[in-house]
Formats: sequence, C-alpha cells, structure tokens
Amino acid sequence: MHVEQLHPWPSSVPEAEALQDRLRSRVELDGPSAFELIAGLDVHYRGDDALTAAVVVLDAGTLEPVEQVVAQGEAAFPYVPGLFAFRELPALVTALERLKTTPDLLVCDGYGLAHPRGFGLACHLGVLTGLPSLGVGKTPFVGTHEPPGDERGSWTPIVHEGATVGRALRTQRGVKPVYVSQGHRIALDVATEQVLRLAARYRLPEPIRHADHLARHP
DNA sequence: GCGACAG
DNA sequence: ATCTTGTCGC
Repeated sequence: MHVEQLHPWPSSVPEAEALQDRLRSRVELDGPSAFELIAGLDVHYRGDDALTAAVVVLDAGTLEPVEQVVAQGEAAFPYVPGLFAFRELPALVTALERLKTTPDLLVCDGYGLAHPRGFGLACHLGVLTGLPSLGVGKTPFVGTHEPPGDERGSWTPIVHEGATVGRALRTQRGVKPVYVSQGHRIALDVATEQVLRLAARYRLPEPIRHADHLARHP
C-alpha cells in the first residue's frame, strides 16, 4: 500500500514536537464504523538500535491472518516520552509499504489522541496512510481515570486538560485494563467497540498479538 | 521547582 | 523495549 513520505525527518526534540503540532491539524475524529481488513502493528527491539517491525492483516470476520510482513530497521530517534513514534515510524512505514493488501483499520501499539500534544503514534500512522487508526496502550500515560469495573467491557474515560482523550477498557475479567484512544478517522465509541471485539480471549487485541509474535519470531 | 513519563 | 525464576491458576 501507499504511505505518505516521512521527510523532513526531525533532528531535535523541538523539531519533532513542531512536526507533531503541524500534523495534528489533519487528524479526523470520526469515520467508518465497520471494517473488513484489520492490521495489527508492533515493533521488537534487538539491542540498542536494531529493531523489527511487523504488520499482520486479519480478516475482520474470522480473525484469520490474510497477510503478514516484516521490515528490519533502526531506532530513528532517541526515546523521549511523547516522541516515541519517531523511533519506530520508519520501520513501520517500510513494513506497511510492503503490504499487497490495504487494510481499513490500523491497530497500533501505543497511544493516539491521549498524548501530551494530542498526536501519538496511532495518529501519526493514520495521517500518513490516510487510514482509520486507533491506539492501544498497556500502561497509563497522560490524563487521569478511575479504575473501570471488573466486568469485561467496562470502561472509564481518560480525561486530560478537561477533555476526554481515551478510555481505560477492561477487556477481560481479572486483568489490567488497556488504554484505548483514537488515532485517525475513527470515533471513540467505534475504537472501543473494535478493541473489545478483537480482544475476545486475551487482554490485548488479536491483531497486536499476531504482530508481536511475528516481530519476535520473523 | 521536582518527579514522572507510550515502547 | 529489555535484563530474568518461580509460581499461581485455568
């Protein structure tokens, strides 16, 4: 599939923040509510710089994989909370470009709107591809929230600077919640519904589990 | 001002 | 993210 060019690549923290501020204006917080092909994305680190990016496309109905690609790369930026996306974007974009199929939803490992400048990895990937995207975080980042109830499917809003930026969602009874936020071209209700449906058996949604496995065992 | 901070 | 054993539970 086609992905928009990354350049110019930021060479400093202020440049990276400015790029996020600029691209943020392109995020759309509403879009389709049904999807045929759903991609999971993840990266596995192998040392200081080396990393493997993996993308697995699943049939939304059967949850069977229909295509999977990997790309070897290097961390393209130092790890700075809030600028995490710049580490993994080049390798993830390379992997996406190797896809023969075009998914209609990207399920990203990390945050989208629930980010210090409202532009996490999921937003960035959504804007570059033009595809609906959402982020699934495994630990809290920005904002505050109450613990969701124990039942699968219960959730509480994540509030940051007075606005709802995501949801803490219990995908399974007896496990820690995951943190869902919008990336691009998707409503929060739809993102929540998709994550819950994709996490029918485990804490994390199936597309991310597949991508994580592939990145670790290419 | 200080600490905490997605992966 | 990654370095790492045993242990509890289905």
